[in-house]
Amino acid sequence: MSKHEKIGPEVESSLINADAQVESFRQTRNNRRTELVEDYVELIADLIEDGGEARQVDIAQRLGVAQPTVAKMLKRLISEGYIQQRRYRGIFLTEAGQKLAELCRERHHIVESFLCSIGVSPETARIDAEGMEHHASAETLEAFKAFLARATPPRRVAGQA
Amino acid sequence: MSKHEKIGPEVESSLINADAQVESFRQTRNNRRTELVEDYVELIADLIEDGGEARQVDIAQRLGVAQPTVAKMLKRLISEGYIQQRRYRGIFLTEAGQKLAELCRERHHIVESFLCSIGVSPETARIDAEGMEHHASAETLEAFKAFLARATPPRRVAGQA
DNA sequence: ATTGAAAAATAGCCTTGGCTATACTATCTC
DNA sequence: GAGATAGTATAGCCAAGGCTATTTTTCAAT
Ligand SMILES: [Mn+2]
Ligand SMILES: [Mn+2]
Ligand SMILES: [Mn+2]
Ligand SMILES: [Mn+2]
Repeated sequence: MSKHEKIGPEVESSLINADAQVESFRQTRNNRRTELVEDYVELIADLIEDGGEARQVDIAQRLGVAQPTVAKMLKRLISEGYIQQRRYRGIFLTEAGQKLAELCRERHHIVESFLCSIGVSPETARIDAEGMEHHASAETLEAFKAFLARATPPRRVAGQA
Repeated sequence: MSKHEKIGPEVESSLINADAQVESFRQTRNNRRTELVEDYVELIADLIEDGGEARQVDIAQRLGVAQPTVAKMLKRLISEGYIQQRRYRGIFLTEAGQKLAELCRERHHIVESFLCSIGVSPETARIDAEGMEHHASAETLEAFKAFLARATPPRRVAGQA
């Protein structure tokens, strides 16, 4: 605390441990630095799978941003090794890019399905998942998956034990 | 799609409706623009409640950022009407600030409790909630609350019906 | 009252992620 | 093959959110 230290009887505080809190904020800031990259790579993978190629105009249209914004971001993706680009040609995912895309798609799907499974409407789940996915740790994803497995029990053939 | 339109047999696509997707991305970008404000206001409320005052050094220490970063952010909070500041003195929440803080605290608590309730460890729930909270819509929060009410049933006095 | 230390303010820098306007290239069509 | 046009690149602007280094102010202790 600052110079003006507070002492006195230990009362129930709305403040949690400072080191724990700073860790949360740091982790969250960290996630924020990668969420755009993740969304781009995931979207590029989808576009390629769907149409055989990913073009800047399509990416821009899907994201709702201007084309030069995409062009700039693609340079970041190149410098980070996720895509390759041939001038005036399309975008291709590197090995690392494909791996990241796969992770993101899976994670995105888990989060969105989970939201639906607890009663959130598909439209809202779609929107919320787009933001929440980037802050779901491996442990939380496991919990989501476990819940989904419980909520959607594996169907048995008629006449189960 | 771009000039090179894809036609052909309708195959199961990994792409969702474009308008829906752009709406998700837009909403997510929007949430991102306010999450920092929300974290600051929530933290300031906690500091005031706990120690009677919120000082820049304490905010900086809790967030894990430098003091000038906080000073700059406080100007944004002032310009947006959430706090008042007396030079070289502490920070005070305006009416709007208190209202926002209350909303954020409640939302934060719901998200964190919910994660715990589905089996996520308290430490991970703390971290993930710090980021996820800003992307949880009213509808999702309601679903979380409903789940919590089910999972943690209101305790009855001994001898319930 | 002085003064030293803590806190706040300010200056100046950087990166990221937006935008518009404009120039360039590839490709399709004639 | 020459244009038209769709798509891409580039230049230049802005705001947000980080940082360090330095100055200014307050406050507590002598
Ligand atoms: Mn996604
Ligand atoms: Mn996303
Ligand atoms: Mn919070
Ligand atoms: Mn937060």
